[in-house]
Amino acid sequence: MTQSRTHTCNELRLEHVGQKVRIVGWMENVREVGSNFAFVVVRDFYGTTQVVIENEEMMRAVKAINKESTIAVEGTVRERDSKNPRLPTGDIEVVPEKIEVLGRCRYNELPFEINRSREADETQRLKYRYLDLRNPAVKKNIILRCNVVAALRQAMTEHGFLEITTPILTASSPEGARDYLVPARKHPGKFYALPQAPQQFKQLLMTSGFDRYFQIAPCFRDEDARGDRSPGEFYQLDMEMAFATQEDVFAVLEDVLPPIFAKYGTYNIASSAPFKRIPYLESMETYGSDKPDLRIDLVLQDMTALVRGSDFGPFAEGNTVKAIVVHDCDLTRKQIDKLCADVEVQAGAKPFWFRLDEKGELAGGVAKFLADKKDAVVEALGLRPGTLVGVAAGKHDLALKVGGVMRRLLGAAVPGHMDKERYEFCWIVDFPMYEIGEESGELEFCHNPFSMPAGGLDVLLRAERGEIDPLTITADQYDLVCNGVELSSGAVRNHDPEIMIKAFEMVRLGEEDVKKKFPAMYNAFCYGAPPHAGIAPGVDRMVMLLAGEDSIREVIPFPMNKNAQDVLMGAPGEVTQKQLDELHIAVVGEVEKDE
RNA sequence: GGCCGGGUAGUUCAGUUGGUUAGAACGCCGGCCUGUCACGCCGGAGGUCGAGGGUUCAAGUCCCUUCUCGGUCGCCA
Repeated sequence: MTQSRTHTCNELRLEHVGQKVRIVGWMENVREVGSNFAFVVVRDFYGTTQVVIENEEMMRAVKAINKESTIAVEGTVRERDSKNPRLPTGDIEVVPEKIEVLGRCRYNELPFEINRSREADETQRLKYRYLDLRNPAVKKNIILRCNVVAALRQAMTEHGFLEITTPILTASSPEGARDYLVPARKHPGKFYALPQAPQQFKQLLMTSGFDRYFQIAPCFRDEDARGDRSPGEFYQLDMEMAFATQEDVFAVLEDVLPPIFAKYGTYNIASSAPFKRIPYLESMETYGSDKPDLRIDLVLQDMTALVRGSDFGPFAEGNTVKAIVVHDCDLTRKQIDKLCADVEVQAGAKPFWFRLDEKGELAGGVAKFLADKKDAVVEALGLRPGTLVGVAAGKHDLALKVGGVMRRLLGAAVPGHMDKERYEFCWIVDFPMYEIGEESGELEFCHNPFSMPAGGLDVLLRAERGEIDPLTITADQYDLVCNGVELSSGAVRNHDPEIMIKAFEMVRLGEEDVKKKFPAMYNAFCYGAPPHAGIAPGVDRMVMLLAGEDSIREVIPFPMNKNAQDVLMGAPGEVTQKQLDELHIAVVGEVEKDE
């Protein structure tokens, strides 16, 4: 036989019985059930096939091979005596005439068992990622990622978007996250930067007259990791549309995403257009978060006025107090304490609670501080017996944050308050344009300075004349949120140099600053720019949601660890003195010597 | 950088108030087994208890220092 293989390991069925075949793959397991009688499982990308060993010659051959070696088996397909209905190839087996080793596994003990690699230590998994990925359960997420990316490309293309690649070596941008810098050999002391996003390039493309742009874009940010945030690099479905409004952007994503989520997701239900729209301030007050999980039916109610005069520190004048009313709650005291402890870890402050017990009495937690206003509390919050009330109290922002975390944990912990098996999208809109900076105490941009202020130049001028409070100015900026995960930020861009300068003047900057910080974009906009808008949903996060994974590393082929190290390749690593010299870099400390 | 949790056999973990020779499962090695499919049964090897220091008659266990991994906050226009 000269073919590499005649069939894959997921192909043979009863109809192939009697055929001579050659299959190739990894020797996954050997089940020895008698002297000179054994079953060998061969695994390839597509599945597994059983090979039956029935004579001394074949047994000797198999026993000489370590598991996880790659082998080729030539033999005849036979119907099994005892079939396995759980396997697609469970009706047949291959009776070998020849078993050949293609790639020997030199070790008889592996760092972990392939089919249980998900239970292994994560550092071991990452160090031996090529073995980890042999596990079909791990491989599945990468395949999902490929399918989702392909579907996104197809859908965007069908909507008239062109995929255009933008530079990876570019200029450092003065705002936002920390940049990854690349020393320029030909320009001592100067650096390229890896892009945090193709933001400025896509806006330049708009100025050039490309009407609809998209890209599965690699983005680089030197910031610390989280469970849902990969350190270093990640991918965005970056898109931008010329002569477009917020509505145009919403319409595209409301059309593109739900079918892909419903098709590829763990859950097959996704919100249909239009997605719910929630103003930023309302989202903070109602859900205690700018990325609410709408699968949870709980909301924050304000009880600041209700508790006024209570003899309890956190209820003091000047603090905000929020209540989360959980009807039909049967959490035990122990479970409530655990939940409160978890909230404190995630939000940085303790939450409180009380309940209206089965007898209709206020009980537990902070109940004694409310005893004298029981009727008012019961009525205002709409309490009925068997109800738990989570309470978040403190400075306004902190109370909202604690309430938001508590809402999320209560929704997950108390049965009946979360419709989990669906994808619930929403838009968070009307973000404030400006805020008072915590350190400076002065007006600063709240998000990014590229967004168009709602109302344009006029509203900025009125703020300048003192007719309106600059803090009330909102930006035409929006976030896309799904199941409590922020998928994306986007905006109608500020394409008008005059408005741009005015927006910067509000924060005590001016034309020179705009020119200095964003020279290419500012200049380009001076040559006639179209109004444009865009957004950039995170690909890794989308796939994570679809795969139902809690860690973003499960959907990245070769992830870095929490400390931005690639333990497989050994990055970051040392380089030679010669390389450093060429780059005009002096390193403090030990450097590997040239040979 | 702060806080919380972890690091014990190749792997995943247990290990009580400090007290005999540090255990289990899986894996590995040897033996038995002709229909297994997480095969089964019998036997065996395998340990710097992350590292360093301290307290003690005695430390995996208590104290200090340190390394490391994860979660979380800061951070992520």
